Amino acid sequence: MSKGPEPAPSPSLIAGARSTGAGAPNFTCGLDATLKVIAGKWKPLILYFLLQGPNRYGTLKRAIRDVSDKVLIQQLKELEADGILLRTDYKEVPPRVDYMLTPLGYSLAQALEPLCSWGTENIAEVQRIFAERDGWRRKSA
Amino acid sequence: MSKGPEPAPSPSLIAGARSTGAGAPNFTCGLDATLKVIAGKWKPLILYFLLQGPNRYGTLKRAIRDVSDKVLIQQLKELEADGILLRTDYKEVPPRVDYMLTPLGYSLAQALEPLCSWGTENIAEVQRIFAERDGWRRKSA
DNA sequence: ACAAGTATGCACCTTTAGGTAAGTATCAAA
DNA sequence: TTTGATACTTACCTAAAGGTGCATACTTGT
Repeated sequence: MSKGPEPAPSPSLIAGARSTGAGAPNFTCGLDATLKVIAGKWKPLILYFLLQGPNRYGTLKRAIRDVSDKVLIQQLKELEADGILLRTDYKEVPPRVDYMLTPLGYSLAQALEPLCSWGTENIAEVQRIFAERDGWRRKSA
Repeated sequence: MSKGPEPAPSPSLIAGARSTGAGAPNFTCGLDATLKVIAGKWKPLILYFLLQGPNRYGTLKRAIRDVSDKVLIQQLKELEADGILLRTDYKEVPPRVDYMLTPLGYSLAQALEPLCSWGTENIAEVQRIFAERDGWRRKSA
């Protein structure tokens, strides 16, 4: 059995395997690495949306519906710190800031396209999947 | 700011990962849909690993290191229920079961390849990212 | 004067995905 | 007969991701 005394740090949307706990992250494969970078409920959506070009905070907020300010800001900051996107503060009077992909971020966002296509092409199946999930996977009131 | 109880049927480009709460999940973007299917700490890894062909439970368990039995089984079951993979129980004496991708699952797994490549190609950056994260983004003991 | 929009910060709280450590049934090898 | 491997199951618990709501500093519209 797995006995790892690990803290277990990611009850998130997506996450990859963990490294031994410290030191050099040893990824099993590239996927593992990528997953950790885009781990966060809205990150993939943010990246994909930014493929359209730079966007102001407010625009993102409205585009990525249901996201809270706290989390959106938080994930944007992480992506920025990770070199995935660039924040530009125009130092203007009513705050004006925008976010755009860095080259690294751009390539990452592009790598998401197949997932997007898959979802689009199989939208029917996916709808079915969630119809069922909401159907019989419901017990707690 | 986000108000909450509002169904808000507005025409945004990207939908939030959460449907309005009930009824047909209305995805605007395929990515949104796909993300929900592969949401789970080990699902992408499972899918990607199964691209190699059918595998027994034990093999997966050993391959996807650090995953616990509970979660591995759980995610396998979900993927199976979602029509992403197929479970075969050989009804043998010492249990023997294996999992393989369905055509749907196969296409999904393939859509993960770019992410895998991205991770591999940018492994250096990613290592740096996590080195930094573990560096100064650490405070709790 | 006052509400509203702008991009955030922060304290507090809930939710839940995921981890741990048990146990099950059966057979083979030591 | 005790151990180990197989593929799970279940009860219980934790950590942290994400949500809520309030606050800020400044300006424009009414």
